[in-house]
Amino acid sequence: MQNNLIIYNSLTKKKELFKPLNEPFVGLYVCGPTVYSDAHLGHARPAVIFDLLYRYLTHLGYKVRYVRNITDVGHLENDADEGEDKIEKKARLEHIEPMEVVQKYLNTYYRNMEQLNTLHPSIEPRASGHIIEQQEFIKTLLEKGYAYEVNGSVYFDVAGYNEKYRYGKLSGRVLEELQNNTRVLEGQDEKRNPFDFALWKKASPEHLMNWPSKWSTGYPGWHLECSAMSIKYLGEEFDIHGGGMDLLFPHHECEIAQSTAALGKESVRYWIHNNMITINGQKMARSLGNFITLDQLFSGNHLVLEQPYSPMTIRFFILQAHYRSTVDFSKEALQAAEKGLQKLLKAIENLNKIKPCASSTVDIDILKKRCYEALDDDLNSPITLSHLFDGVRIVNSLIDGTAKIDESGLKALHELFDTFVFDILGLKDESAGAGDEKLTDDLMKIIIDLRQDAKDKKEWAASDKIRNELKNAGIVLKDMKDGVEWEKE
RNA sequence: GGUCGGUUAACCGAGUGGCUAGGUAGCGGUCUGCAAAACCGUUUACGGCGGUUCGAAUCCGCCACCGACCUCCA
Repeated sequence: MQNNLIIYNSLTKKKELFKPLNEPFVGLYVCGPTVYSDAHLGHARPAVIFDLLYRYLTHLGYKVRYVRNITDVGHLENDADEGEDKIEKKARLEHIEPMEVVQKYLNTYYRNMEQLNTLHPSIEPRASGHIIEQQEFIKTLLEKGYAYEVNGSVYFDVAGYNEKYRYGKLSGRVLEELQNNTRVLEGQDEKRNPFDFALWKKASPEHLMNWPSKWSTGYPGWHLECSAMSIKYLGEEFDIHGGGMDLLFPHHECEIAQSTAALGKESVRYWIHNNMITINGQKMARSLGNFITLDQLFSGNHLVLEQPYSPMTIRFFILQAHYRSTVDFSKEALQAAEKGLQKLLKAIENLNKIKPCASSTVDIDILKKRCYEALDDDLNSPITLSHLFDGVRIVNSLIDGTAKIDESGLKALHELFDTFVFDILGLKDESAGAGDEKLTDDLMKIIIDLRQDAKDKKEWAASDKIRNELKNAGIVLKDMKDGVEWEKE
């Protein structure tokens, strides 16, 4: 199998040709959400970007196993001993079981991701279902001397690890500098060094989420689940690990340390990180309180929004920026995305009206080639879209009659949009399947006929009244050369 | 303070040492009974100051501003 896919590897800080370890198989692991509140716009970005990667790799013929974890064991709010588990905190606020919180927000997350037309990963493992694997992992680290136990908690010995391997290779950090810059936090007296991180934490009596272990009744450290689950499902070495850029340090750095210490070798070959969505120039995050949930976007129910934005508008908005750039949220940008998406989908719908000619004045193959080149160049979705908009212009010119296309070209044009817009970029026409379409079509035909009668008699007031009233009802009439079209606003 | 990244036209957002990114909005034209749509054309682009070069928005240096990470985070 051959491909020309080049991806930017955060580990080497270079664009590299993607070569899977065991063709045609590809192992892809992506950090999923901690489910303790509604999914927001920031969660949509990695979901859409890695969905694009999953779809593209699959399109290229690879057999991809896509694993995305769900963090549902809860972790300390801060690194202090008295820090409260964030899932538990929410549970107490809402007077429900911690796992009830998890279930509630997991359901919302899955629903939102389906609305965004992201495909479910092959495996969606939950940290709570892999406590044993995580404990086994800790045992290995203890046996190999990279971890130490204090009062029922187990910590990773970063300094010890750094003697043999290099801690900080992913985030470009140097341990000595880290020593000086790490914040002094409360309750760190158990650790040998402030930069050591927890593998297992002894639970305080009021900490509800806990599991038995040989060290204490407690819960696993945050970084551990990804190491344990990625290795379980994708093997000791696998191809791609993805996630948000904010996870680069410390999360992914710690993961590398754990896995490398346990296995004696590197586990991940390509690290891919998506950049953040910002709002007013600042990162959108739950902890900053400046987030807009996906349900709020889809419903328009938020102070800064003046209208709802459909899931596909959000998807298009995300795809219009390259994944390694920040993308700034604004209602103007979303409105532009909405219009652009409509234009694209409208052109695809209009493909069916085009009649082939004997000759062709347009070249579809070059567009197809450019779309592949764009995706191959570090998944450049905005460039792919720009070429598809060239295709839109071609479609509209064909309908206008200012261009001609032959039968094979028309077939290629259909395939171009089907492949790139629907299969790879994962967009879909949301207007389809609204129900009662037959009835609506029949009614519209009657109304349009009545208006045509008025027009034939040059009763412009009557025909305009029909058009205006329909407009008020949210239906736009367009008098085309070969008849009248209507669509919902 | 340390590490890393960004600054592109009205807005969003790509990109390259010399050749129109694209979307949205605006303006002019074509079409139309009018409108809408579409098509064609169009609007002080590349933070500032130097340098390298035949040529830089693109490479180098300095400065300014913004952001991310250094704590849970997509």
